[in-house]
Amino acid sequence: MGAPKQKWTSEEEEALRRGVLKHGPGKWRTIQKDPEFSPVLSSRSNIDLKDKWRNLSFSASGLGSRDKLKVPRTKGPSSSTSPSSQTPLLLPSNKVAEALPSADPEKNSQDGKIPNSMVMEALHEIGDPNGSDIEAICHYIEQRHEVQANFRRLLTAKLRRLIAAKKIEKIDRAYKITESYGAKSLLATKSPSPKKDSAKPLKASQKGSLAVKSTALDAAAVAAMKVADTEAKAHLANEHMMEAERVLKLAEETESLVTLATEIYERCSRGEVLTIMQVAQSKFEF
Amino acid sequence: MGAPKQKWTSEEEEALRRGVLKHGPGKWRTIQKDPEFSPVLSSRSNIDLKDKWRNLSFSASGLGSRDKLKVPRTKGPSSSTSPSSQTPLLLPSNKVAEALPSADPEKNSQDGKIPNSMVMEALHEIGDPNGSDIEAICHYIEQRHEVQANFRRLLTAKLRRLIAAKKIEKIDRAYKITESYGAKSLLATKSPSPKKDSAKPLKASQKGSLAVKSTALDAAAVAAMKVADTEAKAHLANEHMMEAERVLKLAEETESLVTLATEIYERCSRGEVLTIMQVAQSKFEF
DNA sequence: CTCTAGGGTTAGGGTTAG
DNA sequence: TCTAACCCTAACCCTAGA
Repeated sequence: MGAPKQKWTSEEEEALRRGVLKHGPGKWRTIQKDPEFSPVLSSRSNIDLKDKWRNLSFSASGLGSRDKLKVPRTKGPSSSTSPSSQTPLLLPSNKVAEALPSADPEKNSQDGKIPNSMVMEALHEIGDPNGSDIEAICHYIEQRHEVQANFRRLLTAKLRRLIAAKKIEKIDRAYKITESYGAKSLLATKSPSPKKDSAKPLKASQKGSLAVKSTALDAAAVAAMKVADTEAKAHLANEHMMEAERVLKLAEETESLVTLATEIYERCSRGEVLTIMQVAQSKFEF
Repeated sequence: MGAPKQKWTSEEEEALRRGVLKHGPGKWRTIQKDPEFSPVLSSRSNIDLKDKWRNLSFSASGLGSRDKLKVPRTKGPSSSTSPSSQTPLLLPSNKVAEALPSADPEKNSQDGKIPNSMVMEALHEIGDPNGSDIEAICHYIEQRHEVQANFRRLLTAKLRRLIAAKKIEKIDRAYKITESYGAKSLLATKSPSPKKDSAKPLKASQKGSLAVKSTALDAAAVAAMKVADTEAKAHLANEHMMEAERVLKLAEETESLVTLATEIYERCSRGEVLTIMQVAQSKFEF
């Protein structure tokens, strides 16, 4: 196994997005050879590009990955499952921006942390089908748990992480448990969720240079590109949009690191030999 | 969940072992469909096979179960430290401790530079007509040169640069000197000399090289068995190699983190308002 | 032979039942 | 708490068809 698996860096993703923006989707070899991107994508084959774009598209559009027929556990009497159609919606509209990745897996129960379960329970108990806003969640938890001074901020962070973990989703200002995570008893609800189908406001006034075929899929792709384009421009135009988010995340991470650093410093000053893992383990709970 | 959880029977384990012996590790679907094992493994998916093999080989070699610890993420908003970045892993701390001696900034004086010639020489000397993967290159160079902690990272970068410079090319996972750059092609074109003399077993994971299909002759079967056997044995050894790699990476990341954390601590103690990016940028170069 | 589309498979981290 | 068993999905492979 020479290659442990090359994960895509955000730099490469960015290059790919811009490549698609420039040449259109499906021109993988072209993108890969474009001197504008080749330095970054040199270690990726055209097929890699295609595969990555597929991943991006799916994770960007719906929540789930590209659907896959799941082998039913206990396949004894294997009833002929008909896979049939695979909805090929491709919408790569991903934020070109990408602030901090973070998204700790979970298992945070340190003093300053809010356990996932607390939030999930709150959402579940409030039980609003449209989701609950942060005020409601905050209020609910404060009613039955002791909270600390900066609880609200922590809650914000926690909510963000839960969203990243796909356990909850945010619609407008309302947070709600995702179907996939909340109703895991019934996976019969397998509707492909054709929610975002809006390709209408866009006219075919695309960059004429792109050899756009006239299939619906390509139209969708072009629309997607439009969106991506807009987003890219919006992002480049003013990064202030993301500023608040970023500051919050940075603060959060910095705080953690400072805690860690302080601990390290104190212990080291006592002459202890230690590793970061030791500190981390005692300080947080992984 | 209606799945009670199917524990593996020793019969199934045995079938899995023999399957790996026959087809090699990584051929889960093949093993699962092999009529020799399918009766026993019929209720197991290829993924189950893979997971079980993982459990088996780990509990066999290492002590505990497979790793599960995580290092706190410290990625910045717009760039990651390296392509190989997040490396979740843990390790017996004693190893880490000794691998983490000092963090001497000035020790890195003669860093950063891997001469092209070093890489080209390695590729040439290894002389694999199919190219060499990064592991092989890394190993070759490490054998005869002193390298630094983050050598592997530097090597990756260097390889990319060489690719961009058209001096080498990457095919699959293999790097090779481009023909135009003076590699007398040992191509041999795959023509007249078949794999009869399997002196050096290629990676079974590549290009159906072990294509012992239903037409398998006895000789072929025997040869395949031998190859598979070697591979199965190599598997454990491989685990150890990976282990070593992990230690290196961990040490590398830990070192970075410590540096970063210390820096943050120091600055914060001086009352500076700062973000991770500021520190990181001043400390490393992105 | 080269390239792309798209289904299939694996690797590896995460999660959970017992 | 610990771990075997299970899940999820990015990354990678294979093949048909142009």
